Amino acid sequence: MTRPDVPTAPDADRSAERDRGYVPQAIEPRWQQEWERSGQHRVDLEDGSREKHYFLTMFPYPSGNLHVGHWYAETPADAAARFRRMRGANVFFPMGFDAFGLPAENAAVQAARRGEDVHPARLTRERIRTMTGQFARMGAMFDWSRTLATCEPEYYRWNQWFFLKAYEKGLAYRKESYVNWDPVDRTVLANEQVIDGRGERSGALVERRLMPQWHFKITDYADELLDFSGLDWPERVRTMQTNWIGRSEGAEVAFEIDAGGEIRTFTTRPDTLWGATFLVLAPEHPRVATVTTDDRRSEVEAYVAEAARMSELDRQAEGREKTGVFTGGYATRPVDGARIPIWVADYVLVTYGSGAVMAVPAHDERDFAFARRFGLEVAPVVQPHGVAPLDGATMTEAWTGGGTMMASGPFDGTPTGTELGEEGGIAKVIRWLEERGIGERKVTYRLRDWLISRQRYWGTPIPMLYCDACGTVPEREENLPVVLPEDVAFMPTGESPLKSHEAFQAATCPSCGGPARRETDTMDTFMDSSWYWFRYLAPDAIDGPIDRNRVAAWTPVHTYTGGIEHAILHLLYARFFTKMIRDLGLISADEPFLRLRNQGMILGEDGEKMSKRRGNVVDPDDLVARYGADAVRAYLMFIGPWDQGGPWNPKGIEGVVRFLHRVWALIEDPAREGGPDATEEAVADLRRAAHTAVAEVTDDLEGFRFNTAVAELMTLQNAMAKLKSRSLAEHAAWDESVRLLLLLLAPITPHLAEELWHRRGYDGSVHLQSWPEVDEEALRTATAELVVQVNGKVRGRITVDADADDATVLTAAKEEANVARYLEGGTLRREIVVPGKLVNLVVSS
RNA sequence: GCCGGGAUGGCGGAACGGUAGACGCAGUAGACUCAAAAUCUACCGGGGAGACCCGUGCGGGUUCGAAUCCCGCUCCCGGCACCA
Repeated sequence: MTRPDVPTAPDADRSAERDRGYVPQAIEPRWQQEWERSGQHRVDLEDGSREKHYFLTMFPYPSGNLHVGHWYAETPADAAARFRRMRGANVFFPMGFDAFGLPAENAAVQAARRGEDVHPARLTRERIRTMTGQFARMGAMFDWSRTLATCEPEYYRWNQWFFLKAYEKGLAYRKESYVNWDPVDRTVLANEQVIDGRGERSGALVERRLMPQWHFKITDYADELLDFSGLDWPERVRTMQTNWIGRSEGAEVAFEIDAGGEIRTFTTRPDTLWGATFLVLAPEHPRVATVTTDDRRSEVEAYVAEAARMSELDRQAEGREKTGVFTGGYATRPVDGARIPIWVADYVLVTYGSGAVMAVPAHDERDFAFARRFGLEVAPVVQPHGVAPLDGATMTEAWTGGGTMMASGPFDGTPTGTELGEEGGIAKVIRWLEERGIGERKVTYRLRDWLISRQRYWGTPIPMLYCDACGTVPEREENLPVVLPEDVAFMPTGESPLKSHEAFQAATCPSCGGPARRETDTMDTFMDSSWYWFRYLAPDAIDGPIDRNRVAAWTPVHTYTGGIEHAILHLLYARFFTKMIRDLGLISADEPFLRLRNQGMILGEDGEKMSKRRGNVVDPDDLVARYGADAVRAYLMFIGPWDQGGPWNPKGIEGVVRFLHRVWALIEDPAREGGPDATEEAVADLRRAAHTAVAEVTDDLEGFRFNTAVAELMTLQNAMAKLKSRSLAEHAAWDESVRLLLLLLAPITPHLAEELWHRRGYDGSVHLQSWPEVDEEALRTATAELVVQVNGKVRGRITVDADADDATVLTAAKEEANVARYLEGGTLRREIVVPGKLVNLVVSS
């Protein structure tokens, strides 16, 4: 067989290599260079001849090194993308870097403390270079001609542009918001950075601080975000987002206050309104001061101050006993005019609903605990079915279920819930409240507006200015980008260098031309990742953030893969952003990603999360040096279901390495003496093995079941090795099987498949071939072995013609010696034949 | 507490309601070797001499037939958590 030269490998090396068998270290870099040279991964986005498939995998933060988790996320995704391409699609599979973020800035701050000079920009760019080099060794089909890094002004200027458009539409706004403030590092911390109420790095007690902050109005889209129709997303992710949005239906009810005015409360149980025996305000509620009487003032103020000192985390600590103080003020229960006391307690959150609740201790666990603690009245107004009448004085827990309304004026005897379409007490009370102007139907969400301000340096500057004459003014579009200055000195305190950067802050008001100050807050980095997939399609576009034609042709993204840890934040923001820019008229799609698949987490050998501290980190570079990229890829796919992740088993990869060596030997080594002749039966067995593998691997890759795809390839290798013989190796069926094996291996072990493909003398890249079709004829067998059960237990096996009819099968089954024993003396009640599988004879004695 | 997901050999895991344990790891025996490694071959859930019996977290049920479907539990993992 002719063996055309494999590119860039001198013949001498080649023959030496051949003697050594499978040497991935020799073949992998060669093919990586060849693919790069031939431009195999550069996609023609304008190609209209094939089905387009945008296959996206979440871009990484440039942490400095690719770890095995990146390989676990990206190489199976690559296999799925390669599979799509072989199935005929024009696949766009880009990669870039989510390059803004805290770690790089923290490194700069820490360096500043040591008196050293590290700049996040320099550090990040360096890390991107390192990681790009490491990425090349994966053998993935990333189209690097369209990469991007979000920290570059060419990218983030469009963050600013989107921000301005959102601001124009009223979707970006500034309001006072409570944040976690670290007094030592002098910055706001994300919730994840607050551990047990203390700043992660400084160890300082985090304070709740009210600060003016920029927000996006994601809550405007709450209802639309609850709609997942048309999306092929894991149930788990949809549920998590649904819970996060937390839609609650109920009523808003106004309570008049003795001190004047009213306080609005939200409740999901307006049917319990007659049982509201007190009101509770959050400590931050604006009316606290005005309802408090003078004799209670010092106590209330002390309580409010104490609450302000505590972090939200501490306030919500599990099992914490309820605290609160009486304000001295009273409100009027609007349904019957009863006067009820007003309390302040930190179990009421200012950020939810209206920051005030009507407490119904008889029917709400939290209110019940509070009432008992402080000796407040418990008044049952819903009587559950089938139990003794509730008594507020002796109840030991709240009754939160349904029942019959009582002590509720006109509603006595009304059932609370809706039974079989009948309107229940909840709906009836709401209508009654609306008729009287006391309250109204209201939907509340747990979701809060997206706080995008960060008092940090390494992010996108928010393009707003503050002018003494004009107030808050947006930067002009033509002045973008507002460039993040790089001539900055990092403070050991951690304070953003922008706050002391005079040249950055001093600006001209775009409105009046007078002096103005620039906003020094930067944007949350989730902003960067909320639209990056549009930018990949035209990363160099300078007249707008996106290329509308390409976006129309290529989005929504057909397949998106990434870690489950982004189930809420990134994926929810991305959906919101897509809807927002749709409403800005830029795109027409409603959703960013049609099909979503999540991979699990790869753990250390000890089953724990990999960390330097534990010393259980597996370095992919070491593995590649030792076993080759293909072995690492195949093992990561083989380890188990992709969405489950699992512990790294250093012995496990050895099994996959052995498999790859066997594949090499199977195809490259001459057949030994002996082995089966190329009989009709052997040929049929071989073709059946190969085409079964085609069917199974196709199905598995379609369904992201990489583990069973690899197992199926191992099965094929085993079958071929058993059948391999001198006479069969001459047969066309052997060639066919080798060809199929290589095509099926191509997405999983791209280098090995390519090398052997060329060694077998096939033209062109294996990766540009069509995915094989199953020959149904080859799957057929002449005979079938059936299991014969008697009363559901296996008692024998029979071999019959594959197309034998039921009567023939049953006769053969009953004649089987062991089966006959069990039939003796009994009465045959039923005969079940599952074609090609089994026979079950039901006998009673 | 609420919402998801899970529990199968010594281990990772397979299994359209139809032969439980594919594939691999580890292990046992053998071949090759002076020996070892590598490689190859066979075995590899438990009990039993055997026919067989038992076996997919636990208890019920549906079915000719259940790891798979239904009901009720236990435990583990993940997310959310005083959201009125």
